[in-house]
Amino acid sequence: MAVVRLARRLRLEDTATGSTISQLSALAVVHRHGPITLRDLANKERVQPPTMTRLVTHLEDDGLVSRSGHPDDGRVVLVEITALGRTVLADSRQRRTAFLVAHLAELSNDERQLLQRAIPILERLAEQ
Amino acid sequence: MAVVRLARRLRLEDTATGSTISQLSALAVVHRHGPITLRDLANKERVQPPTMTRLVTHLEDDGLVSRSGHPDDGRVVLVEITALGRTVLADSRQRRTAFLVAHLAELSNDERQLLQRAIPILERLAEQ
DNA sequence: GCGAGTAATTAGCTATGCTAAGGATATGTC
DNA sequence: GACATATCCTTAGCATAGCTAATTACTCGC
Repeated sequence: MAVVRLARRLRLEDTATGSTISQLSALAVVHRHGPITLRDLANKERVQPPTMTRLVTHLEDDGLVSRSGHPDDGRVVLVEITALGRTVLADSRQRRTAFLVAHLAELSNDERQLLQRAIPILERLAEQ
Repeated sequence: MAVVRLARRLRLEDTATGSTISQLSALAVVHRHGPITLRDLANKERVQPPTMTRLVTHLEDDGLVSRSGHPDDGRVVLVEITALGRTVLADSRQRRTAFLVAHLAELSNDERQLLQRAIPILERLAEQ
């Protein structure tokens, strides 16, 4: 089951940033979405709220996001990316891109084009 | 990062078999390869030997594989799939196929063909 | 027979996922 | 206005999966 091995490889690939792949994935959502409640973040990441609480705690400890209260609703926590968070995310993206470039070089042009068209389809399958 | 969410979904998808996705992935290698040493299995799964020791222990506890000594080398452990292991693996494969079929139905013919050609390329990228 | 090397295991750590339960705040009904 | 209900987040506790370091058992070469 190639997906399992791919996930393992990605996990390793990101130790350089000091954050885990789960944390970076959540961070990427916060970045793309802007300030977001913990629950919405958990839903987008397909994870239960307690899991997201802990991920966000780690990210906050590392200074990559900040928590703030919702102005109108005292129950809600809003998660926001920090400047450092943006830097780390860009770093990690660069590292992953480098990894991909190195391995994509071994493919033919046709194969690369085929992959490029396949990726959005795979994403649709994975997300819904 | 869609891969992370896909991995999470797969993890859940297999609770029905009673084994985890890591265990099933190892089981699939044992099935395909035949009797295999623990070290070779760890290498194929891109995991350190202690991790594989534990995975195999779980599989053995569940009766899906058996451990036996190597005839010529007393240090080596050979892992072999059992009849029950074969059944469980087939079950899990069927379940995953059903999941894919359900979701692939939402794609067009062109998209499905494209995916079919992309998958071996992705596997090459993931494995080496 | 002894030292070096190799295979597997054990021990101990961190992280991720889950469910169950609790505290704080909102909301709705009387 | 007060109380029941619902919602959001967190805490607590559990299992699994990764890792490294250290241990045990065996093989091989000299």
